[in-house]
Amino acid sequence: MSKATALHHDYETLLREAGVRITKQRQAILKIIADAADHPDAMEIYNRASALDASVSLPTVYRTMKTLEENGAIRRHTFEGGPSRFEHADSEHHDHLIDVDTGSVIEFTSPKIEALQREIAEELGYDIIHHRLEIYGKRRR
Amino acid sequence: MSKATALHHDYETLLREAGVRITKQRQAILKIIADAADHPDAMEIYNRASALDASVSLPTVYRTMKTLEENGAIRRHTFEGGPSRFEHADSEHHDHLIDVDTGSVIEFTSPKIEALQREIAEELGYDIIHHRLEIYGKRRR
DNA sequence: AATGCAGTTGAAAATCACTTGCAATTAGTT
DNA sequence: AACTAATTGCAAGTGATTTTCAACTGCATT
Ligand SMILES: [Mn+2]
Ligand SMILES: [Mn+2]
Ligand SMILES: [Zn+2]
Ligand SMILES: [Zn+2]
Repeated sequence: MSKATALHHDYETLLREAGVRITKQRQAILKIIADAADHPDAMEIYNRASALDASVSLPTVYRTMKTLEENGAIRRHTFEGGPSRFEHADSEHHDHLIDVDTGSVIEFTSPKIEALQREIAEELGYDIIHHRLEIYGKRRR
Repeated sequence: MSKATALHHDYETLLREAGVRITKQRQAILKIIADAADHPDAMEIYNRASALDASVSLPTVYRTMKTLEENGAIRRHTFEGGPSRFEHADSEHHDHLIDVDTGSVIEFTSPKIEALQREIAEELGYDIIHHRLEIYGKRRR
């Protein structure tokens, strides 16, 4: 059993049930998103989706990502310096380490850090809505 | 002895020694930065500096912030959704909690979280260049 | 299967936060 | 005071993303 393999990702049904119409452009974009195992940006999604359906436009990619985000299907990340990058929202929460030389993104989780954040927010009198932890590093050699 | 009071902040000397010319526009901007106890963005710095010297322009604010950043005098933060915000670089490292309702920024430090990040990077075979930890929260009521 | 229409589309223009080109100005050395 | 490279404001340019708008199309309803 592969832990990395994400399940169904039936974004089409999810959106349909949210009253969103499934156009052929959206079908192409949704397929790309469902199959993505990385953190592509809008232009990358546009390029991949264009191969499936040449009628997809960049504004529609942005609109679809926003719709998916509003419906909790995907998460948006804005790593330093670059455009927004997207990933499935149904994966377990994790944070990211970005290789500043290659730009590659490595995921990690730390229950301890998560707990410490809750303690800090608690002490300050806050409830955490969400947080962002990004480590920028260079591969050790 | 107030711990919050930051010291000298002689950005003028710092820049002068870096071979940067001190114009009257820069003097105004540097005074604003030196006196700032918050995390103002470029427009806010422009507004404050304009009150001291009406000849300050927004491009010069941006250029000066970039120069200060390149000389390690200030740090730039890009909190979710907003423009870059700046703060002194000579303060001890800390992370931020942003009140999503008011936009106010609260600073905090967690030696434990810092240590855990080093452990994580270590395990992944990376040296940390820098990191970003932002907690977005709502005041508990 | 045809109709109706609100939701959706692509293309072009707009926006936002910066950044840059350039001619005029000026800080700081000589 | 003269010199000259750094700096300035303004206008134009960028890059990512959003919006406008007229044409098109899902899809619920006949
Ligand atoms: Mn991820
Ligand atoms: Mn701070
Ligand atoms: Zn986390
Ligand atoms: Zn930190």
